[in-house]
Amino acid sequence: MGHDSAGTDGASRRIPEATVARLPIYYRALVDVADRDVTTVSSDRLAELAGVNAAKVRKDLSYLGTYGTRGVGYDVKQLLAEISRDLGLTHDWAVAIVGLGHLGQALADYRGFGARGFRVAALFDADPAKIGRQVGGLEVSPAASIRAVASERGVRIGIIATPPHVAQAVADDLVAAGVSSILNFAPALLSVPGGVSLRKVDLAVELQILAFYQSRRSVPAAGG
Amino acid sequence: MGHDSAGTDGASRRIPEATVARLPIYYRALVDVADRDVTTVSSDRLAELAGVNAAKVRKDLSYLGTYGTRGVGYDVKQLLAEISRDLGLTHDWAVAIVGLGHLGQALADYRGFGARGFRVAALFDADPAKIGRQVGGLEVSPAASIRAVASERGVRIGIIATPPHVAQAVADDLVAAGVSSILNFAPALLSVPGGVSLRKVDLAVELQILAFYQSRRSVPAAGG
DNA sequence: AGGAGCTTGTGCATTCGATCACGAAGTCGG
DNA sequence: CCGACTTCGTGATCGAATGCACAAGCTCCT
Ligand SMILES: NC(=O)c1ccc[n+]([C@@H]2O[C@H](COP(=O)([O-])OP(=O)(O)OC[C@H]3O[C@@H](n4cnc5c(N)ncnc54)[C@H](O)[C@@H]3O)[C@@H](O)[C@H]2O)c1
Ligand SMILES: NC(=O)c1ccc[n+]([C@@H]2O[C@H](COP(=O)([O-])OP(=O)(O)OC[C@H]3O[C@@H](n4cnc5c(N)ncnc54)[C@H](O)[C@@H]3O)[C@@H](O)[C@H]2O)c1
Repeated sequence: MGHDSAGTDGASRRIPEATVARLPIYYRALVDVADRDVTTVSSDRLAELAGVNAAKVRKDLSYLGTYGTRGVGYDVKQLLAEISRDLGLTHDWAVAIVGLGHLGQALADYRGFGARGFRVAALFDADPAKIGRQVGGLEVSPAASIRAVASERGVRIGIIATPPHVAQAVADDLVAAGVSSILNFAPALLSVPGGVSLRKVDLAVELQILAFYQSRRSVPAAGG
Repeated sequence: MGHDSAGTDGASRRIPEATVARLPIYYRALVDVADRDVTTVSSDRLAELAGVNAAKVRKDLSYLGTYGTRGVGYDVKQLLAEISRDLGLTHDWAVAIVGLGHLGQALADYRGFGARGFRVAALFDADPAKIGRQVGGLEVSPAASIRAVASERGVRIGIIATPPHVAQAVADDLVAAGVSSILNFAPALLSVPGGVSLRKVDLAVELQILAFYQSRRSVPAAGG
């Protein structure tokens, strides 16, 4: 869902999309248990921590290659290293944030990304009042310089937090700068060339989904 | 994904979860075309605007009841009304935001919710420095008062934007206040009683998923 | 050494969602 | 009124994902 253009030609093993989406959850759970000096976890325990089924955990991990020991469980450190490697968290990911409004500033100030190898490397805005200001310790560059600055700084992931009507133009600039992964917060449909991954986060949609189910619950059987 | 405890007993027609998740997208697309004084849309056109398959659009809309005219398409106004009704956007949804940090403030300041019937009705934070301050035109109440204030103001949707370690306690308070829909931004696994809908937005997970696919692309076949 | 007790890895059935393909039903021009 | 054309509604098919159930494999105790 939301993601297209996955690894077309199977790199080594093909990992199902649903599994990929759970790897970060396992990763976080493993970091937690590693902090408590636990050396092994069972699929049962990990499933509980991640809020999923134990069989699913085992099947998911089996896609990464086999690292569990029957009768014992998984070695936490080893599994952590394996997931890290597969998620590419051993790399350094330069991230650019475009649109330093309410949301963009919150993202720029967020201190939770660095821990996972993500580093905010560039900030862009079109508003002259914002350009040149410091946000989260980094200077805001003009939106017109996206192509030059983003490619120069080796940005690989772009985050779009602009109003929706300029989102496509921003995406085009990011792609032109060599960015091939985009996370879009603007409620707009973006089209990107093949080979570029695109994911969307839409808060209004989330609320509306909640509203749907709650409506159903409140009015269980109209005219029943 | 992420959603559980849907309408257990089929209210009238059972609408698949995947369809529910697309209704807000159709809704937004329809609002756009309605602005341009277009009176009907075909499933093809709507599919294009929503970025999905045309057959999927038709099947999705068929779950709401039949409102299209063969040979013509769908009446925009009528369809808009129908989706509005199904998503419960005709109601007034009182929303509470808990945790007025970077993210919570961005949400509180956001002017895009009101348009869809969502109204921020209460703000909560545990930090004495924040309590009593105005954010987005509303005063921040103490976190200790969640149960009293949220239920008094008829809050139906709770947004959690606190640090992860207090998220469960906040969720419990919200549920105790009668909130039965929760949107969680904290990277923590929450458990809620049956009958409460829970959705999660996890930005770090989104980035990690992007990183995964990009890693695969950059290193297509190590040792090739 | 041998067996009891766990826990993994995976084949299989089932459920869910996406897409195709086509009959049904409407419009419109003559 | 009729036939060509458009577009909907949906049965059928296909593929992905989930979860069960159990054999295989490891550890540890006796
Ligand atoms: N703030 C929220 O809580 C929230 C919630 C849901 C969705 N969103 C969406 O996220 C996006 C950002 O929201 P926001 O509240 O931060 O909006 P905002 O208006 O506060 O910020 C938008 C920023 O983008 C900048 N900008 C405009 N055009 C630009 C361009 N061409 N290039 C670069 N920057 C440009 C503006 O100068 C501004 O700083 C919007 O699309 C909004 O719909 C926000
Ligand atoms: N800011 C981001 O861009 C971002 C990105 C990804 C995830 N998140 C997650 O969203 C959540 C909020 O992020 P943030 O950057 O706004 O954090 P923040 O630290 O800026 O804000 C957290 C707020 O919660 C308040 N709080 C603490 N305990 C509370 C309690 N018991 N009841 C009510 N309020 C309480 C704090 O006083 C603070 O105001 C965090 O869980 C974070 O991991 C944020």
